[in-house]
Amino acid sequence: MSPTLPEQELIRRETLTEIREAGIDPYPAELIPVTGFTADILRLFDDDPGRYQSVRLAGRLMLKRSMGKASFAELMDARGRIQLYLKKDELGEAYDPLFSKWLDLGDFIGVEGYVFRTKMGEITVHVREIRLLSKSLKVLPVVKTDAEGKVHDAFTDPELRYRMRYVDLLVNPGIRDIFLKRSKLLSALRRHFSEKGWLEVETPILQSIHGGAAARPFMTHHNTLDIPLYLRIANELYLKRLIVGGFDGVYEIGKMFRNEGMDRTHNPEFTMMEIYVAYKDYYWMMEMVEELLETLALAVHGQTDIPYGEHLLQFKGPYRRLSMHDAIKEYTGVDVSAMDEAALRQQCKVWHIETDNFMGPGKLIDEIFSVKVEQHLIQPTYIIDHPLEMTPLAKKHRTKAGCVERFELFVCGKEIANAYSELNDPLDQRERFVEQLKLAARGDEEAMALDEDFLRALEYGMPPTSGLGIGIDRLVMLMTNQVSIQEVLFFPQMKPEKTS
RNA sequence: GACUCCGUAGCUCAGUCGGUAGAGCAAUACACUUUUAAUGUAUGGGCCCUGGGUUCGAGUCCCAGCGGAGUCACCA
Repeated sequence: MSPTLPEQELIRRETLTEIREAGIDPYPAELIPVTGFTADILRLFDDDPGRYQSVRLAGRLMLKRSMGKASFAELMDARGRIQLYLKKDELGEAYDPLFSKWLDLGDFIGVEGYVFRTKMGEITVHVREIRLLSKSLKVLPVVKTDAEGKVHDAFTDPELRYRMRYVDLLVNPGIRDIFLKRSKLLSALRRHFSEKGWLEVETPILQSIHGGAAARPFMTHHNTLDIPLYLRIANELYLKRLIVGGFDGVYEIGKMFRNEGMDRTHNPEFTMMEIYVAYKDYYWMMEMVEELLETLALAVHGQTDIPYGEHLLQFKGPYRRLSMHDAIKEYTGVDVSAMDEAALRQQCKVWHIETDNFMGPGKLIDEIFSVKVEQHLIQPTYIIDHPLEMTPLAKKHRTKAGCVERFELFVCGKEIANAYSELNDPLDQRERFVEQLKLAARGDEEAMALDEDFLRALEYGMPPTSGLGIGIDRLVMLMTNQVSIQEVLFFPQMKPEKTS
C-alpha cells in the first residue's frame, strides 16, 4: 500500500480493518436473494401498496442524509435509485456503527424492509435489515440532482469519464440511457432482419488481403504461418462469397479497424452492419433502408421524428433522392456532369479545393461534393449514381454512362449508409481492380488491392445482389443526440495512461 | 501529423500585478427520529501534470515533454 494515498482512501482502508475486526466479512461470497428492482417498486407501488410489505434489494449506497438517530439514504441498483429510511432504535448495531460509521458512498449493500410513502411523498423503503455486500475503497464523485432536475457537480472531465467509464456510468445521469438505446437499436435490427429470413454470419477479422474498402489497415503477424495479417477494414468481399455460396441474405454486425485519424466521428475500431441480399438492386435497397430506419427509430424512441441538436430528423420514408451531379448543381449552381478532368481541376481551383495529382475526374467530383454539398444534407437524403472510378465494387449504371448504381445516405451532413447494386460481372470486376492498381501507381494510398480468390468466386457466379453498409456508431449518435462518437462507445480509444 | 485552448484537494471549479493555497460537494467529529442539492458548528485534506529556465521569490512568466478537448488534414 502506498503511503501517498489520499486521506479519504486511507480512512476507508482503516474502516475496512475495523469492519473485519468486528467479525464482518466485507466481501461475503454468497447468493444475494432480491425480490425485485428499485424501478419496479417506484413504478408499481401505487397500484398495490400491500404487495410491498417485504422487499429485498441490493445495490450501491449512493447518498446518506443522517439526522442522528434516523437517516435517509439512496440505494442504486441496475434499474434506478430508491430512497431508504433507517432508524437506530430498530436496527441497533446495524445502524450504529455499521450504517452511520462504516458504510461509505459506493459500498454495495443488501436491505430488507417495507415500502411506504414519506410525508414529502417519496416512495421509500423502511429498512429492517441492512448488511454490507462489498466495500468500496475509492471515492465516487458525488453528483446531485435538485428538484428542478438540474444536475450539480457532474463528473465532466472527458478524459476521466472515458478512462473510467465505470465511474461515468455510475454517477452521471443519462449515460446509461445512451448505451441502453444502442442495445435496443441493435436488437431491433437483428429482429427486423431475422423476420425477413436473413442470416446473421461472422467472417474473418484477420485477413491476409485487406479488401472491400479504401483505408489504411492495422497490421499484425501470425507466428505459426509466419505471414502478415491485417485487421479487416471491411468484410464486403467475404459476405459476397457467401452469396456466391448460395445464401440469399446475409448480414454481419461487427468491428472494423482503420488506421486513420481520430476525431469526434472517427474511432480506430468502429461497428459496421453490412448486409447482402440476392436478386435485389439498389432501388430496392433504398426502400429497405427507409423501412429499417423507421423500425429502429420506433424501437429506440417510439416515434420516427427524432430531435438532433437544433434539428428534428424525420426518418419516415421515402427520403429524397438526388444524383451526385444534381446535388452539386443544386448547391453550387454549376453543372459538372460534362466536365473533363482538366475542367474539373480548373473548377476546384476557383473554389479553392485542394487536389492531388492522382485524382481522376470521379475523385475530383467526390471532393467537390464533400466540400460543397455534404454539410447541407440534414434530413435523410440519398445521394445516388456516383462516378465509376470511385467505386470499384459497384455495378455500372444501367443507363447513365460513367456512373455506378450506388447510393449513400446522408443525415446531418454525415454519411450513414452506403449501398450498391453489387458488381457481379467477374471480367468487369477484374478490370476495375486493375484500374485501382493504376491509381495506386499514381500515388493513391487508398486504392483497393486485388483479391484473386474473390474474383474466382465471382467467376463461379454471383446472382444479382444489392449490398448495404451502415455505420452503427454514427446511427446511434443520431438516435441519441450525441455529437461525439466517444459518447456512444463504452471505451473509446485513448492514449495509454502514464504508469509513472 | 499541424494549430488553438485546457491540466490546482476524491469531484466541480476560483486563484487579481509574480509575494504564506481557496470555495462548494465529498471526508472526519459533534448536534439533529420523515429528510431529499437536508441543515448547523468545528476540523483535516495539495507532487498546483512532469522537467528545465527567468527571478530575491513561480500555481502565475518562458521553453520542452506528457495527457485531454476543439479545429484542420486523412477517413466512415
